[in-house]
Amino acid sequence: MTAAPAAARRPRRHDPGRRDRLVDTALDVIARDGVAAASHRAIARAADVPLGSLTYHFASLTDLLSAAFTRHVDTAASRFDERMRAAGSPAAALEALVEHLTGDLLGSSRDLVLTVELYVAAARNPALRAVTQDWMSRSRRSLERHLDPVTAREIDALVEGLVLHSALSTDPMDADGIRNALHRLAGPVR
Amino acid sequence: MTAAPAAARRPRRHDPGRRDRLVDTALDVIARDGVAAASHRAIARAADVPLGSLTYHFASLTDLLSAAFTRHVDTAASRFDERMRAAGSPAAALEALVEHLTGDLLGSSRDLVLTVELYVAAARNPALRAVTQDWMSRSRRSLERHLDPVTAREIDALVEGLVLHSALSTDPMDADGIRNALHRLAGPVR
DNA sequence: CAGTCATAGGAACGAGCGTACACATCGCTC
DNA sequence: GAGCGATGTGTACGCTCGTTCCTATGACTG
Repeated sequence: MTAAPAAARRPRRHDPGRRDRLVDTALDVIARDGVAAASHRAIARAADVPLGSLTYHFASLTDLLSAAFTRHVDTAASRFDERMRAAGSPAAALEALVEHLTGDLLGSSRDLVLTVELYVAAARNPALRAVTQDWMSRSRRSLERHLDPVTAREIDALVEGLVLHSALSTDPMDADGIRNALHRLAGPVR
Repeated sequence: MTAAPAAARRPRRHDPGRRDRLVDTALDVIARDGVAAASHRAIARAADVPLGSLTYHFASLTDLLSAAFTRHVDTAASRFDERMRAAGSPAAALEALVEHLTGDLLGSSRDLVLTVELYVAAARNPALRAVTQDWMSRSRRSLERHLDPVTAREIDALVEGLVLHSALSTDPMDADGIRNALHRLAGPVR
């Protein structure tokens, strides 16, 4: 009598935590194909859930994207602040920044891509602007653990530019180049 | 006999230079609504031409966007190089950069928006990547008229970050802040 | 164990999309 | 002025999209 109903490829009849999984899957899709390709259907396919499930858990696509980017910013900002908190001096903070830029970002470009996608999406979508500004202010506050506000702001802008160049340029700056630029901008540091 | 045929709202029966006009209109639409909203139909509506005209003049939408961004890069890069060429010293070049960032860009944000849109579109569209790289290399070459290659590269990255912050932040840096950052990064300058 | 309600599932609608194509019209060459 | 090739114009196809809606299911409450 063929015990199992044969087509049990999606055994998710009861699925607590699906909402969470959808947010993560949305980030995967955005990182892989860009925010323009992050449609209800694409995310549903990637998460292996029916289409209707998305509109049940999120009132609109913008809501879903907003939740996804909020999660991305939370993780990235926490990890960044952790790095800055761990540094014992401004010099150590700059070195941590170099590692952050060469390791985390350039190694696995996922975070970098997500951040740039957020920037662009926010430029047109007011609901995402708050998320972007949260990210900018948190990263600046992390830098201010070791740098005066003016320097923190300038370093923040430089880092943003480096990230963008790394994402799009064919020959991104190497670690020495990045270290050199950061130190020149930060000035003498104890 | 109602001399005119009444509905003469689009008297473009013979229209040389329409191709050129379509490229310009495409840039207008991208600047206003973003590259994601730059569809055949949106551009046709903005240019007041029938839909079929677009596929006649451009083999595909990507072709049209590519032509548009190429024109944008050409104009922006020429104007920027003009500014750099006009500067008589590295110090004057930095000051021209401040003006460029506060005047041209922040004043009418059109160029800024177009450039950021290009960055993002290029991240996913290989046909546009060449245009982005052309822009990056030309702006760097303009900077190298007055700065050594290493400094030029760093300044280029900082400017990119400043542009991004200006586009998205609620409180962009003012002229003094920008001038200060540029000089700190460029070091002593004759 | 019956009833209820949050969740799961899938089909459908109307709209916008890129592109293809058939037909109209005009400028130009002989 | 006939013919032809370049250009202009409108319609249609097939697809994907966000969203809506109805039904099915099963965990929990009493």
